[in-house]
Amino acid sequence: MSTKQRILDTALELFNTTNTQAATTNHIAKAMGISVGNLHYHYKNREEIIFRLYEQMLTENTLLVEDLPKNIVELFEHQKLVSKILWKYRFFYRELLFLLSRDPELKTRYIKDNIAHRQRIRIGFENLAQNGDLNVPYDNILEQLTDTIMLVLSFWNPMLETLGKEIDENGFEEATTHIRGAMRPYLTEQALDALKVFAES
Amino acid sequence: MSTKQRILDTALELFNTTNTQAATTNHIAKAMGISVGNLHYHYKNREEIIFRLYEQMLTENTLLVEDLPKNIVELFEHQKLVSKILWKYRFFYRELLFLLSRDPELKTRYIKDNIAHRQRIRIGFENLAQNGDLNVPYDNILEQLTDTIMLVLSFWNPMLETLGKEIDENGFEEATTHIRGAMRPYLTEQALDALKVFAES
DNA sequence: ATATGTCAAGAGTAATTACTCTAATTGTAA
DNA sequence: TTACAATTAGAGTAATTACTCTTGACATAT
Repeated sequence: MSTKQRILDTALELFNTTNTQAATTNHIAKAMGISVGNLHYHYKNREEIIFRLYEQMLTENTLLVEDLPKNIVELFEHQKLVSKILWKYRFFYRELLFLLSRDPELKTRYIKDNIAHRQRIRIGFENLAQNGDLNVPYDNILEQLTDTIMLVLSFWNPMLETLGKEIDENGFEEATTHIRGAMRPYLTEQALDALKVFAES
Repeated sequence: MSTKQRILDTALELFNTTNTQAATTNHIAKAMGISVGNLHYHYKNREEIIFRLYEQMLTENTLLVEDLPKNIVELFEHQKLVSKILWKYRFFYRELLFLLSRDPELKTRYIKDNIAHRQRIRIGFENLAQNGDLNVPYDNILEQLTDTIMLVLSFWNPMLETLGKEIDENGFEEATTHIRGAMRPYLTEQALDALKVFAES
């Protein structure tokens, strides 16, 4: 593997186990047994490393998001994959607002991406409604459910940590349960049947 | 006002406008026109300042939480007050996980308090169910709603920021709307009537 | 009047951070 | 082989951070 990629990997490892402030460029270099000069040959500073890690995460994520889940089963299958990414880059969500406040460029970029992300989720819910998976007795339900997803995706793991629970790769199942619980009052018979089959498979 | 309290106030102001790492003890002292020595006479280091700010927030908060909301109207009235505190100490929630990772003592303390907090909310929902404000057609609904409240309280403002929205003192109304939306499918006629009166007052 | 504790100023500093710079080594294309 | 670029090592450093230490002012009790 290239030194450039190994730096990202080592940084990710250190960021996840401690935090971005504790893991200085000097530390990262020492941890992987290369010189500081070498590290700075590849990356201007820690900000750039974090930025590249964000872009890397995005690549892994948007690959998955490219085609929206078309029905309720696809939605929950999709969430399993997302949860792996949330775990892999957990440092990022743990420090999200702090990181954005320290790097204006990252902030601009993240907000742009995040707004687009929300839009996609919103459209996904509209599709579900049109497919007959979702009842919409009141106007604002799709907005409501979209906010729930956004909250859970970014902050479910952090919330678990604030309750003293250690998070792991599989810990996102509870989050999926929560999302399903939020959707439950609006699921149609058709959707419930599909989920029953999904759960048994 | 005592110097000791003025330090907290100045630190809070700086933490909110920038972040806790940018606002060093040296900066805080300079910002309020006292010497570094003086600041360190009152507080050992920045961690202690943050810890005291947390305790101060807790005092303001638990005063409110002492008696649980007994019905749906009290619940939403209570949330208005809480939102002021979330705004006043917004730096804390913005950096929550980061701060906990840097100060093990704060982490232990916060988790302990937060678990207790969740417990109170959970009991509050049980009371609502017993009062006849809340239907409980499935077992896990109270857990579901408790998680919703926990997520929204800690992370609603941060989520807004990740969507590029500037938050302010009143921005928590949307959050209240979200919570109400989450509860809506389970509200009884009695609760809906009470809320109608509440909205008109 | 003096002693004692509290509060404050500000100079000084060890440690760390976030790099830069130079020189050496390695790969690679002609 | 010989340029030449890419990569790497590691010494060196300016700036910052997070304090400590000494000295002094002021208030209060004896």
